[in-house]
Amino acid sequence: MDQGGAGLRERKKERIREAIEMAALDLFEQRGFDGTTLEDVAAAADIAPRTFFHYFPSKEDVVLSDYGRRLGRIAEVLADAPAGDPPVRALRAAFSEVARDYEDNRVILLRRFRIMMGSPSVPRLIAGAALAAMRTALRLWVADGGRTSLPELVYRAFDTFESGLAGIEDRPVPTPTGKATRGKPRRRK
Amino acid sequence: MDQGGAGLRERKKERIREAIEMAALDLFEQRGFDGTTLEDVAAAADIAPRTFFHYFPSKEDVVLSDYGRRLGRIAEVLADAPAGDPPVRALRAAFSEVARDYEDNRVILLRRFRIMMGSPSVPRLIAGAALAAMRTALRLWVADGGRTSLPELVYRAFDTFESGLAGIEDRPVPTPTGKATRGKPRRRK
DNA sequence: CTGAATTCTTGCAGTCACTGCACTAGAGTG
DNA sequence: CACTCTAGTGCAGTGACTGCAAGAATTCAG
Repeated sequence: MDQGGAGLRERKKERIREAIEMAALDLFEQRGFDGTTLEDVAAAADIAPRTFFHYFPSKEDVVLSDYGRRLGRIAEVLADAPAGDPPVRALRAAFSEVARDYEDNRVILLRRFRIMMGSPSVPRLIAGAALAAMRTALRLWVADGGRTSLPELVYRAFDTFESGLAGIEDRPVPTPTGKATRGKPRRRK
Repeated sequence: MDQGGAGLRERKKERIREAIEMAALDLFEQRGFDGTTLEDVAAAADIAPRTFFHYFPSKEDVVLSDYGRRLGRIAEVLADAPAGDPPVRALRAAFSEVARDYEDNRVILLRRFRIMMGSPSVPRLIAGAALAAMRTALRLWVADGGRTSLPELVYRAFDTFESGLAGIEDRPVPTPTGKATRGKPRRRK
């Protein structure tokens, strides 16, 4: 009986995973991402703090895991893309594909989206996007040995950016402060 | 005498700041960003660990501070932009402006660039850029109450992205793994 | 059904980024 | 030479995250 979930073990695991996700999302909404500690989440999910890391590699991943999983999906789709296709086109196809799944999970995704927008991480991503254009130009500049005019390259990068996003992105641009997001990022070896 | 640098105090401060920056960049190149602790940097710069945070808000900022400062510059330029200008155009102008300064600091910037490319933070930014397109579409979707087809919106976002970046970005797209960067990010209230 | 192999969960101790607080030494000022 | 202000520092603490090893539950052999 129960051919859907394999063994007791796996079902249990799935249940815990969901418990963590739910607890975390609830708390993040109530107290904010940074105002919630791992201990809070663990307590709410009724697990030991240490156990959390058997399910998610980091606190952030509870919110982003979906993206992670979907990006995994994207990797597959990308693999199927015609070899000649320009990478951005392949990416677009992949994301579009995944987007369909989004519509099936409207509620939880909107929720996640709201958390992301309320978290300082988002400004970070926005800044990241802007810097990406900058870095693209920089990369060209480096590859070029610094011969071509950087301002020219940057101008071109943003030019394309502008023509591209104009129709989609039209709300006021948040003033870049240079602070971006990070509160206390930690990294290791 | 010495009308360039104000008082002894300010000159000292500037010297320390540079010492930190140099020490950090050296160590990051040698041992990698994550393989270098704040203590290492402080020791190399001959300051107390605590003092580091009087100069940079975070470890990351030693590498990114330049962007930070330049973004500050950008804010100014943005303020001067004609009111009617679309935001992206204003941004472009600002970045182009700042880019000129880049060419004057070629060496240190190329160095910084190399560190960034070798650090896991970069994949993160790249992922951020891709997600930015996705989120732009998502925002529209949310604003729209989920009525318009998400795949359609995503498709359009990437379409513009493609047309925009095609001429600039043409190296193979790194396979998204979903892991992105974060080692041990820390945030607080 | 029972004992072994496997897999979790958890606690413990430790690392490291980062913060608030309080103290001290030295620079700027009159 | 006081007097103020501030930057450098030490200390204690928070919180994310890790490796390790013990203990509990699950699956698997026999």
